Amino acid sequence: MKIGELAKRTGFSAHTLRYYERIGLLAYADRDRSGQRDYDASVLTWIEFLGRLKATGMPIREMLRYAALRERGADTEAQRRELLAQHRDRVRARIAELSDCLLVLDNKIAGYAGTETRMKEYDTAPPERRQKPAGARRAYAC
Amino acid sequence: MKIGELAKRTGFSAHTLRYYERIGLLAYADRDRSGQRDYDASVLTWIEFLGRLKATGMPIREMLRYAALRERGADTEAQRRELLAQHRDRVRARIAELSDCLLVLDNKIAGYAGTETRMKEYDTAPPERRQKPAGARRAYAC
DNA sequence: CTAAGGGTTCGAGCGCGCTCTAAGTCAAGG
DNA sequence: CCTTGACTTAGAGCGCGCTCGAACCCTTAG
Repeated sequence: MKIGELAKRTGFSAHTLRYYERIGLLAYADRDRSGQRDYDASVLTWIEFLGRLKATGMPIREMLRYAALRERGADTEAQRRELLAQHRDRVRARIAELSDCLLVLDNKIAGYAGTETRMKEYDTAPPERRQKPAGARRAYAC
Repeated sequence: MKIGELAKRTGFSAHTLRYYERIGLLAYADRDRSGQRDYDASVLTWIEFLGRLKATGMPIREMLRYAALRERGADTEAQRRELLAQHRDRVRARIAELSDCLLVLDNKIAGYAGTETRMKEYDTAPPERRQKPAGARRAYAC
C-alpha cells in the first residue's frame, strides 16, 4: 500500500503520515525500488489506535512514549498498561467535565428559550395569566 | 477588584485576562486614577461562563462572536441561543466520541491485564488447567 | 526614604500539531 | 516520447492560545 491509499484509509493526510514517521510515531516504512513507502496492512491497526489516542487528547509526546515501549517488546506491557490506564482516567475526567459543562449550557439555552416563551406568552396570553413561568428563574446574566 | 485578585478568583492568569481584554473577549475595564484596572464583581459571572465555553473547546473566534452579540443587547438573544445550541451539539458529539474511545481503551487495558493474568495462571496453575482464559480473546495488536 | 510588590503597555516568543513549498524522481497511459 | 500525477526530501510557515520580557509607574509598609 502506498502512502496515498493509507491516507485515504486512515483519514490522516500523507503529510501527516510522513510527519509521524519523521518523529518516530510510525516505524520507518519499507520503500520500494523507487524509494516510495510501501506499507503493510498491519500498520492500519496501529494507526487507527493512534487515532483513538489523538481523539482523546493524548499529546504526541506521550504517544511517543507508548510507541517506544511497544517497540521494546513484550516485557514493557505492564508499563504500557499503566500508561493507558492513566490516560483512560484522564479521559473519564474529561467526559465528566464536559458533561458538567453540558448542564450549564443546557441551562443557559433554556434561559434563552424561556425568554422567547415568556415574550410569546406575554404577547398572546390574556392579562390575568401574565405571570413568570417556571423557566424564568435563571440564566439572564449572559 | 484588581486584576491579581480577579486572576486568583477565576483561575485565569492576569496575563490572560489582559489578553482577553485586548482581543475584545472582556469589555474594556475601568481604571482607577493610577491607571490600574478596577473590576466590578459582575464580571466574574461572565468570565466563569467563558471558562465553560473554553473548557468545552469553543474557539476564541466563536466566543468573540458570542461576546459581540451580548454587547449588542437583548435583541440578539435568539442568535446567542442558536450559537450555544450548536455548540452544545458539538459538545454532546464530543462526549459521545470520547465515550466510544473509552471503550476501546478499556478493552486494550483489559487485554494487557489479561496477559498478566494469563502469565500468572500459566506459572501457577497445574498443567491440566493450562488453557486460554476468557480475557485472552483480544487486544494483542498494540 | 526606600524597597517591595503590585500594576501598566507593547510586542516578541513559544509549544503544539500539523501543513505546505520547492525541487526533484519515478511509473504508467496515450 | 511525453505528460500526468503520485511520490520523495528538507525545511519553512502557520494558526491557536497564550506567555513572557522589558521598561516603566504607583502605593504602601517599615
